[in-house]
Amino acid sequence: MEYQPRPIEQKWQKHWEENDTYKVSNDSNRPKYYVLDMFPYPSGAGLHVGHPLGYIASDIYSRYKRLKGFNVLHPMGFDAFGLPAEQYAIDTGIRPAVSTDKNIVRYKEQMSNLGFSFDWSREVKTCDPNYYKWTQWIFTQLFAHYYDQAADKALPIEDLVATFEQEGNANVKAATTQTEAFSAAAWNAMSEKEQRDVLMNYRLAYREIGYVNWCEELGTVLANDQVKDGISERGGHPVVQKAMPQWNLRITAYADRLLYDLETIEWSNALKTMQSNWIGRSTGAQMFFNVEGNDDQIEIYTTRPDTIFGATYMVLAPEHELVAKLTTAEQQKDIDDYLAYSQARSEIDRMSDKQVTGAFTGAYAINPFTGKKVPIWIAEYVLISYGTGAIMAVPSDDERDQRFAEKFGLEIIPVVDKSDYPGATLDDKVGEIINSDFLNGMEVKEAIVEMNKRVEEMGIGKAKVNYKLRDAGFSRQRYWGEPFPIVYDKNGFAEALPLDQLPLELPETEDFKPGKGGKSPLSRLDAWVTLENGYTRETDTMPAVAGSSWYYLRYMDPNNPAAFASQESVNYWQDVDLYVGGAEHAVAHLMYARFWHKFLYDKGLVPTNEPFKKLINQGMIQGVIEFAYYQKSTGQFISEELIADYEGEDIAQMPVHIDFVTDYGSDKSYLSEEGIEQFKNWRPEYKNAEFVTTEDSDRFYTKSEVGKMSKSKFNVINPDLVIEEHGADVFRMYEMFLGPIEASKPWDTQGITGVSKFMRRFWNLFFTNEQFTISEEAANKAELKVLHATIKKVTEDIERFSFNTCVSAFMEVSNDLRKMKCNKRSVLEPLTILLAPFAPYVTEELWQLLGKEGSVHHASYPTHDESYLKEDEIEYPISINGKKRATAMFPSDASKEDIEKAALEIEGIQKWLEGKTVRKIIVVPKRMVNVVIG
RNA sequence: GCCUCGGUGGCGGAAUUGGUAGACGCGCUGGAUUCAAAAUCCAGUUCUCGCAAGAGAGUGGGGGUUCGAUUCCCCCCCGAGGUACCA
Repeated sequence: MEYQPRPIEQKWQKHWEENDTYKVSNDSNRPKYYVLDMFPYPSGAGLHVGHPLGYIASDIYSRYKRLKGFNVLHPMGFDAFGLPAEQYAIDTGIRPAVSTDKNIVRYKEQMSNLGFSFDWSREVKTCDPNYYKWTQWIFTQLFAHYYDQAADKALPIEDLVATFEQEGNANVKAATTQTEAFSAAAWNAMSEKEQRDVLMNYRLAYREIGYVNWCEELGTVLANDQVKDGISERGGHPVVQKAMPQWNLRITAYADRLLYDLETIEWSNALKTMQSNWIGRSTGAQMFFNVEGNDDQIEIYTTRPDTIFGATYMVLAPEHELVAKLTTAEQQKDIDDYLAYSQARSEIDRMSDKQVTGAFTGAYAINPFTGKKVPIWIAEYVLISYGTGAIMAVPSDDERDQRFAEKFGLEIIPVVDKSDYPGATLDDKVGEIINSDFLNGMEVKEAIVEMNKRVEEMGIGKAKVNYKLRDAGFSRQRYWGEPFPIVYDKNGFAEALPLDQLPLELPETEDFKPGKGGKSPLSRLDAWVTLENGYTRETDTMPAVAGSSWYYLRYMDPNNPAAFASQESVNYWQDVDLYVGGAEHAVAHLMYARFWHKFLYDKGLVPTNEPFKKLINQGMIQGVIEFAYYQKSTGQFISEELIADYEGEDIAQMPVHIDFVTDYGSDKSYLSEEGIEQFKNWRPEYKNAEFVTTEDSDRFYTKSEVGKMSKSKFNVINPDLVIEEHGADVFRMYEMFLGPIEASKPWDTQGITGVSKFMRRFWNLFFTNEQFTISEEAANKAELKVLHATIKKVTEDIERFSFNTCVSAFMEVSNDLRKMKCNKRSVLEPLTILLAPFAPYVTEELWQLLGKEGSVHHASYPTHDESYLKEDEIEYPISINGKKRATAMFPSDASKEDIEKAALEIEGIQKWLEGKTVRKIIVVPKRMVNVVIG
């Protein structure tokens, strides 16, 4: 019987669904194991071949763990709130809820074709009110707590109020933006507004003025990636930074725990380093510089207080509050021009640009140690969001300060002598201090300690730990997100809604355009916004990271109406044992989820300190656009069949780089000369094609293809089509075979034939003359050796997530058995189980043909026996001076001396020894021999 | 710019602890089968020179450590991801 994948796959897919084969119970005496995929955003483009890579890997691992006897939780859901659905709604009038649901249906269909063992009864959607009820609830809890640094955990805000009433804030150690101290009397004398404002400075969810990308022409707030070079991507209008009140989460309160707990989890060092750098803990000094001629002080933060004698000027971020005040009349124009320039630039623009820019305010500060006047500049290399938004510049000992000083002709005083440290860079905290009065002769490290002491004694500052990590901006002026569970009373005081008023459902509307002044579309829904007694609702919504910060907990108990998950379920599943997802989430999502988890841990609601024990980043599959067409209006390559519900963001992510030019005047894009070259390199079959655009349509074609349009359109590789042709088992194995799970690699449809061939050959091992034939004869030594070598190899490789080499091993064993003409049950049956995690359908069919009861996926995993793998003889490479000159077989138990002696007598070695002296012979048993001659 | 990762045949990749570089597959070349093609099967395939035996070179570039380096160290080049409102 010929191997025909589709009928087999359809048969078993139906069977599994009808029999709840993958349903998971929270009640089991087997050990638990939780395998989680990062849930997808359901885009209109559907699943492409890049998506399933991680899902296949996690499915293989889940199935492997099940065969090994674990109770495996392996769920899937949808990160369903987000900007693309809203943009699509603005463009088409189709409600986000409708388009999102449609996309989800499509995703689920595609995923079930792939044979994943998800327990779909546990599906979660972040846009489902039954789900976001708890997202909102967690937010209200963050609002109702502060971070107590003495207890090192979150505590209720009422506790804090009680303390304030008793003793003020002098003894409170908390993560706060409150700078002023107050006594109990002062607290009790405060107005309600003052008290509320103070508490806002302590809450873990708090409201504060923040900056957004504002585009006046579009009347809307833009995401960073919708802005390029200070211009909106759509329409090419100018974008500026606008101050607006925003909700924030005080993630910085958890900075130290987020940093130190990295040591307790099994993530790659690369990822931990990235997280740790993102947190960016540094110890330094906070210091105040007096401004000449008035009472203002400039607060700076420096990790190098020891270099203060070299501080010859100061730099403020352009947004710094003192800029307007300090600027002198003569310098006003320079500063205004510079502010206009810098306002239009994003942080990335500012940091990635090598140009040195800045402007002089005309004002001077006093260096507290030299007593000298130092000019105050503004420059975009100082960021308002890091430290205090102001620096003392030491051009002799900081590269950026140095370039700045050189360009603007500012004084440079060397203060660190690094001549004892050849090769040390400016960044290295080493050297001997010079030109620095009482610090002269000290080593940098000593000098830092001494300076911190002096600064504190003089009362001009203190030692301080600083973090690059910033609080999370949590407000979006958008429709398609969770409404904040916040109302404002007639005084404008924020109050959180109690649980019995949750979920606060997102109201329906047909109008998704931004509201006045960049407010959320919700602000227009007066009936929804306005409540009794002068209360009004918050009209901003939460960002997509909200829903994804805790979804892994909901899978444990997805339908619970009374809690985000029952305590029993959380205590049973504990945490995620293996988390698989893209490296693009390596920092932000993982940081927020860890933060929320720690908060819930502080509240005693989860039993673990960290949510994700082990984490694997899958790479991207590149070049996934097989056939696409180019749409001039959007400048994107997209697929014909998906044009109806095209949203674009997935395509934009695809790492195929075809340069095209956008003409902002006409708002049209077209391929550049260079782009056509790149395109031809990428698709050599178009090498001789003539490229034209047609005026009547919005599309770009190659001229040679105009005749046969249906084939000329380019198409996103849709897994459905590949599965239709080769079967899901082959598709799964091919994706794994492409390369290491963590690497990015290109998709090449041609290569799938190799895996297809393997699958047919494997299948044919069970058939003789088209008849299923299995031999009950005992296996011979050679057969047992390949079987057990394969069990060993595949098992070890699964454990280290090296699935591509597993596929190679399966190919090898099937080639070997084919040559041996082996169709013995004792060999093929364990191999069928071994292959089951990779090719779940075909192995299920073969299992049935083998006459076995039940599912192969509930079988027991085979173990290898080392005794079958023993070699009598080992082939040794014999090298002369490290260069291989011969090989020889030696008994596996041969002694070093015997090998040494025998190696020198080999003919191919002898000729190299003529006229030379053997200086040394290195024999590594079971490995190699190296003869050193001279 | 900064942080992280990566660079191995024509292509995807393998080499798990410093020990035979190129497993496995695609592609390509030759052969069998076929009226022919597809499919299938067999053999070969890092590059250079050579009929061959063999020799030389070789893991982005340069340098170093070592008996021995794709693997460890230093410098440089190139690519990818992230850079806080894409998800």
